Amino acid sequence: MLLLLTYVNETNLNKGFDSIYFLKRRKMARNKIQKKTAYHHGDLRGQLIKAARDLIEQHGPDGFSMSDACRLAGVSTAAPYRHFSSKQDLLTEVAMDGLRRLGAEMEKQASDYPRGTVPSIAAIGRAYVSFAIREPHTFRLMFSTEPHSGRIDEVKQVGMGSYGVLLREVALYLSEQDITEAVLRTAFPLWSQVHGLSFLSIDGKLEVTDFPVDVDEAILIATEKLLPPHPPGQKA
Amino acid sequence: MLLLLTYVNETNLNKGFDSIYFLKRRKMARNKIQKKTAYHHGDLRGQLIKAARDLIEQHGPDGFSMSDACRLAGVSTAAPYRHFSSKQDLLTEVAMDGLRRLGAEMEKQASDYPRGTVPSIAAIGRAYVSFAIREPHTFRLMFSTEPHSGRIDEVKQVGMGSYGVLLREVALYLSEQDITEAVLRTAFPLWSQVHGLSFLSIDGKLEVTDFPVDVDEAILIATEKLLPPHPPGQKA
DNA sequence: AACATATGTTAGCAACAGTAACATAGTTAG
DNA sequence: CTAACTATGTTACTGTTGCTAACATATGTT
Repeated sequence: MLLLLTYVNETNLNKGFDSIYFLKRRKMARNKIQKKTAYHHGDLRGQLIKAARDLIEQHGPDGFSMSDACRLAGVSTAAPYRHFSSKQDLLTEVAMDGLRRLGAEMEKQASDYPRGTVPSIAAIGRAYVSFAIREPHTFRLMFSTEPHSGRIDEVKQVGMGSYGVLLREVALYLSEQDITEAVLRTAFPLWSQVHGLSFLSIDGKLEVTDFPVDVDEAILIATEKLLPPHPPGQKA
Repeated sequence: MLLLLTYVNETNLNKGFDSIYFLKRRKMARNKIQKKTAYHHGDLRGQLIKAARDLIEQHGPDGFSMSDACRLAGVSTAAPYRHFSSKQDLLTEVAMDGLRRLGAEMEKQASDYPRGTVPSIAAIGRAYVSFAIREPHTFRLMFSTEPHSGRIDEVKQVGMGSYGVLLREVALYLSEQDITEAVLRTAFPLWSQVHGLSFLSIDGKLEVTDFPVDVDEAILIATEKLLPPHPPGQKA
């Protein structure tokens, strides 16, 4: 008890970090009531990822600084390194989180339509591009390789999980039982199309001419053209 | 003359920058012979762009530092700011240079085939993806908006110049005299396709499954599917 | 030769990523 | 209940970076 008081006083004298310490005291009190949800800070790891997500969407991955995230979370600049080995490591976490959310949204949007049809596949495309437009910086981060060096396999696996949503839908369209080569050959151009459309959208290339591109229409038309004509006598 | 010697000596004593000064002396001599191509350094501006290009391709736009470029060019870290208002400004220059080279290559590749045909349009796509694979970091830089804030219009214009290569080719295919709305509606999905393919390529997504994608084949097939069937009785 | 301009230099700033040494809170073993 | 152990914070620091200010030098012009 004596030690605690000494420490706090010393710190308050040294620098003007009172606010942080008051914050901390409040959180500690709350944690006691909430029956210890976490250690000192209360899920600093989670809050840092959240802070990073917010900051990245505001200023881009380049404009994002570890220091800013620390300020937002109310901790010292050294604290994050107990949870993430580096800034890149934190960014990788944000990227994988984004990939999972993207997969979930594609699945959800597809489920509004009869499975394995042009509309359900187009819905996946719209979910994809929507995500990119809603969170352009996170989207860019999700698909760039450089920042995730060392954990590429991990990211790739999460990404494949989301790609699987499209693959399954295409397999249904083709009436294939498995993810066969035919499914892959059909799905990839679709991915490529919406991926390109996403990047062109977030980089402001839809309005380079006098005829701005209607994203949803573009997705639907391209989907119809890129999918093989439906095998006769199958599906509705 | 006395002043020059004094300056050089002083500098050599102060820091170990002898090599730089020898370099400089050599260049000054050469410039004299070449009849003053430039001021002190000899086209520092051009060399910085070149250095930036090299460094960006080696370590990515993020890994690129102004200091590195200075070391490569053999000048102090303050020198670049006589030619570029900021690091971003230099990057913008590299991006526009890349856009121009891309346009030139697309034009060149297309010219190997009968104009306004599937092969010539596919050739443009191959040139596009080839560029991305050859200079992935520059390619990313060319199409990202953030770094070029303040000069977006300039970049957009250069980009449109290159896009025009595709537009003209599609116009020929459609037998349109101008860049009509039909041309734009046909060309955009093609752009989108190769743009997406480019990003997926440089981000290592061609090998996510057991059936790696053949880029050239993918371009050709998608081009055929996305182009409208050729109007009967026209072209060869 | 004198001046103006363009282009370089040194020195220094603030922001940042990351580390080392230390302090404190929670967990577990005795 | 305490002692050790571990997890999670802190301060203080280092080296790098982008950029600026003040100054020096080279070139071109009158």
